Amino acid sequence: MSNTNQNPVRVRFAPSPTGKLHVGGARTAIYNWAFARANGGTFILRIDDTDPTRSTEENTQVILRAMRWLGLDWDEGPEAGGGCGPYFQTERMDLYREAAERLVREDKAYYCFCTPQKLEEDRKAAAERHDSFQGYQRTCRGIDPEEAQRRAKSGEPCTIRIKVPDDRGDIVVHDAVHGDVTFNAKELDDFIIFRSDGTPTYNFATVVDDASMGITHIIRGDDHLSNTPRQVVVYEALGAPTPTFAHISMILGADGKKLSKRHGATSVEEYRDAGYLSDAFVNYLALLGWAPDGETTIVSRDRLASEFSLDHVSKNPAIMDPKKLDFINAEYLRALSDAEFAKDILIPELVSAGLENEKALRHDDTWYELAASAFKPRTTLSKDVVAQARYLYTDDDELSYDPKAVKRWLSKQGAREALDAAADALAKLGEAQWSASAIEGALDPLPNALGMGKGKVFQPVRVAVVGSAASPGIGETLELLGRESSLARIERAKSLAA
RNA sequence: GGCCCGUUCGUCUAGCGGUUUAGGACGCCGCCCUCUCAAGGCGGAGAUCACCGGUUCGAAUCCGGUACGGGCUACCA
Repeated sequence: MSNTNQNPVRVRFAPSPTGKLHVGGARTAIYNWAFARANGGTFILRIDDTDPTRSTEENTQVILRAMRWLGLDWDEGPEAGGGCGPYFQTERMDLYREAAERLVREDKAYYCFCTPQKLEEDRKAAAERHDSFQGYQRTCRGIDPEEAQRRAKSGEPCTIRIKVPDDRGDIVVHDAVHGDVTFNAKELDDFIIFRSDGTPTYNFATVVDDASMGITHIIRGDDHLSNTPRQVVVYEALGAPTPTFAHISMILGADGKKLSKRHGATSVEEYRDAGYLSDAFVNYLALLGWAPDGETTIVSRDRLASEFSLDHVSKNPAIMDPKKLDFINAEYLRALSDAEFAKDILIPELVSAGLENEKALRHDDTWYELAASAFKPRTTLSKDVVAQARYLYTDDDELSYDPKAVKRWLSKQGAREALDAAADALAKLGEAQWSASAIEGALDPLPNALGMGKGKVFQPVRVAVVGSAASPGIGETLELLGRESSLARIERAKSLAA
């Protein structure tokens, strides 16, 4: 759907700091950001912290950190400033109060003195008589404005309710992903816009902010779709133009239920900590509900920022598939050059695993790049390199052997012979000649010479040196380990060989 | 109860009335490569397009209903 607004695009992501940024919110943020970038618009971050009991400063910080990790830079908002601030709802209370009072003055809203008990009774009664309308009965709509004003001033507890115009008829929400969605205004009740404690409700504060910030497109979760006609009523009461909406579906867990802790990681930082790359994570989430075509699996941040559009956003809820996320992450890892992989992935992981000291690395760049090229195609998550590199950081006499590998390769007939021959051949290579290609050159003739299959020769050597039956090519595996350790380990393994 | 939304391979999706024997990706299976494990290459299985009716010469595509799932209906957001 095209932008029906003539104004420059302004979108916002407005999380409530009542918890961490979860994957659904992250995708909403990505879509807002991408839509702004693709349209040369402005991306605003606003913190909707009107619920004082659940909002925390810490959560706000977590959200900002997650946004930065995702690489979603905002043009206006906390720390960025901007002409429509402040960007925390708690700092905009005066605006809401003024707006609400103005609506009361203009007869578009009114004071309601009904107690929660009375409202509850009305609701029950409506349910019992199977009334199709079970909302507010508009009890206080008829109170004389002056009297209401007086009672409110005198301190009588009251809320402020919006007056849904009797003759409003159908409210059509223009939604970029769902098309036009029609609601009948008669089904809306005169909902509360201001609580008795003097704070605004969500449906009011949001609209006041979105209107005053000039938001042109509201991209948010589709749990808000049903609330949208209420918000339209507020826009109209305020005399503000209604923006275009885009309600995006939810992200669900593998069982098709709402994503929760049961499903494993739900917050952005859990994925960050698990070792996912920001680019890969954004790529995966972006394509979970948006498809530029039927083919694309890998989509860069730049492409998102130039091509994203609302008309390829899907309407149905998406189930999070960790396997595909893993695949995409591995793709991004493989796309790194050896030097980048060494510097950004390998070394930091080794450092955080305590195997290397970043101030005093044990090897030179060439070595790390060789390790990078060996491990890269075998790495799904960054931290996978640690397990692969472990044999390189173990003392020769402390290397532990996988019992299965020993049984399969070392205690077999001929293993001892293979180790002897390999040791002899390798010993002939000097320190200076110790390279993957030279090692392979030395080892290659052995199977023929011994009359054994290649596996029978190479696998015992591999197990002797690595401790397990899987590793990169034998040449690289040995080159990385170094001549001295390689020979020592082969020697040591002879005692295990048949 | 009322209102609203959704429903294409296990999963994410392409599809906007004929070019569809419904395409791609992940996952799964097989083969190739190969010293192992990956990566890579090639191939395969996998969807009566939720169901039922209608419109049409022709429907996954348009319309109606049903079922199932979800949301809203709060002095939560």
